[in-house]
Amino acid sequence: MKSYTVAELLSSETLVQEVIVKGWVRTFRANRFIALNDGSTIHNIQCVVDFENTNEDTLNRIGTGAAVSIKGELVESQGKGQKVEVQVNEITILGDADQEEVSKTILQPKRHTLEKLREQAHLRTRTNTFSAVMRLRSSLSFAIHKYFNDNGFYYMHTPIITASDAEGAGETFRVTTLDPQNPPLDEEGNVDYSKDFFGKETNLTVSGQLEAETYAMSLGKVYTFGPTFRAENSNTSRHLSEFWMIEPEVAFMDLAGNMDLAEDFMKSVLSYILEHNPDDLAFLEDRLIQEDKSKPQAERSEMTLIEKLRFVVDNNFKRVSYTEAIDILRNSKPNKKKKFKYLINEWGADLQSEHERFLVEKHFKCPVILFDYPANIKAFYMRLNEDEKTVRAMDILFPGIGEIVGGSQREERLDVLKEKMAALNIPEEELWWYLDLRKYGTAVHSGFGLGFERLVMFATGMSNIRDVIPYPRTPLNAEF
RNA sequence: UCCUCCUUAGCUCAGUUGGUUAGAGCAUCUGACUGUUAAUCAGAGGGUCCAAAGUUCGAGUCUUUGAGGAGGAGCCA
Repeated sequence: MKSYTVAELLSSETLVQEVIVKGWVRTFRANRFIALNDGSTIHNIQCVVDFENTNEDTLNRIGTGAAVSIKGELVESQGKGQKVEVQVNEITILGDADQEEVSKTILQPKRHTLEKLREQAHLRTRTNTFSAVMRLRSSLSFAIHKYFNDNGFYYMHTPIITASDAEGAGETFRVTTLDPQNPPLDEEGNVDYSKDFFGKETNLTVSGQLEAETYAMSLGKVYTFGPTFRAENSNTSRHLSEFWMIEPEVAFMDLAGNMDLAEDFMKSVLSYILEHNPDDLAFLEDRLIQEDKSKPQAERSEMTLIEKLRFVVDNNFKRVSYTEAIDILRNSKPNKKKKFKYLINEWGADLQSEHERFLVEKHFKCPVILFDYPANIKAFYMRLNEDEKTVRAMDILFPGIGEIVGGSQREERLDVLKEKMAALNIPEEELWWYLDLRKYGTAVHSGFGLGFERLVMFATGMSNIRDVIPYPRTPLNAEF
């Protein structure tokens, strides 16, 4: 007899066949109806137990959370909530779940807050919300690899342990095997990292970009998709200490090409889940609609989850230069009425969250690509424009999320790059290999970084980034 | 790191001006019922009121400090 997943059974065309299905009991109602889930779909299959002919010990062991194996027949359901159900002939308890113990966990059949579920992250994928989110996360991962593979990119693994923090993307986590109680010291009394495992100071990567550039300059089109680490003490719903980043890098591509790539990429992966994960999206959409009902009218969203995804897929992202954006903001109502915490007065100011939000959510009401930022508020490796004031940088801003993509055309001219590094006191010795790219066959090239979890947030409508990664790492939190 | 708010039963919360034995719903257990859909009905058990110190005749309630959580800011993806 064949084993089937719940997803297979629910989409089965053939009725009245002998089946085996294994899963976890969600609820057991009226001593007769098991709602069984195995993670293959958001939906449960109803298994009907013939309780008159089942021994009482077994019946007592069918409780929320228990793992069971069921042999039976797939039949048309007599009830109204489902088309098919399994008429149970034989049930085996694979793993018991003591109901008194279950009642102390989030497995108890009732609603929980997301905060409570987070405390039991090892069990939260037994819930509808988290199983849906994590299936979508998996699906998006696949869609990303598929997109790049279909478009001639090579997948490249950049190192997780790196030696320099030259990019200055953030605080790093140190990697060392030195004894923290008694580290070797040099003559000046500082920790002597030449005695450390790698013979130098090392840390977890904050970005694979610089290494990806080296591969773009030989393989042409490459991307990385891996974990990234930032030791910033950020306590927000949009930051993690450990997160996954997608970083494509392409030779002979300028900033305009970079924007085209990023936009096409975003639309492609979101289309993929619209096509392949309709059930999970429908569930999450409904969840958000319910949540919205408890909010005041002004805070309710104008579009449903699926409408939002469709909107991004079907509409062009608005491309606006930094200079144009500043003009819009300077003449905006909140700026004139001094509603912004940081008022926009002159060109050169860094845009704050409130400004990005205004542009995306109030002014344009669609995803926005901002480009050509002032050089002094952006990283050293970005290509200086002919005006010598701006660099070929671009950020994609999404409603509700803020910055989701950050990218640029890279500075390919050796002399300009060296000047930039000198001005920022970045020692050339640390990045000799990066400078080599500009010595031997340099060329225009570009790339961007996309925070995977922010993409998953947008795709699922989850509002806290801790709820779209299996085991979130944030300051003071590494329980699992 | 800064600002604001929160912490009472397994969970979500109520708890009056500081006053006797701290309550409800859900969950759990026991029983009833049996084509249910967050099943229903009856009953029962379940509390270090986050921690410490203080004010007071008396603190879940007021004060201080600390811990944890959430939201926002900054940093960014």
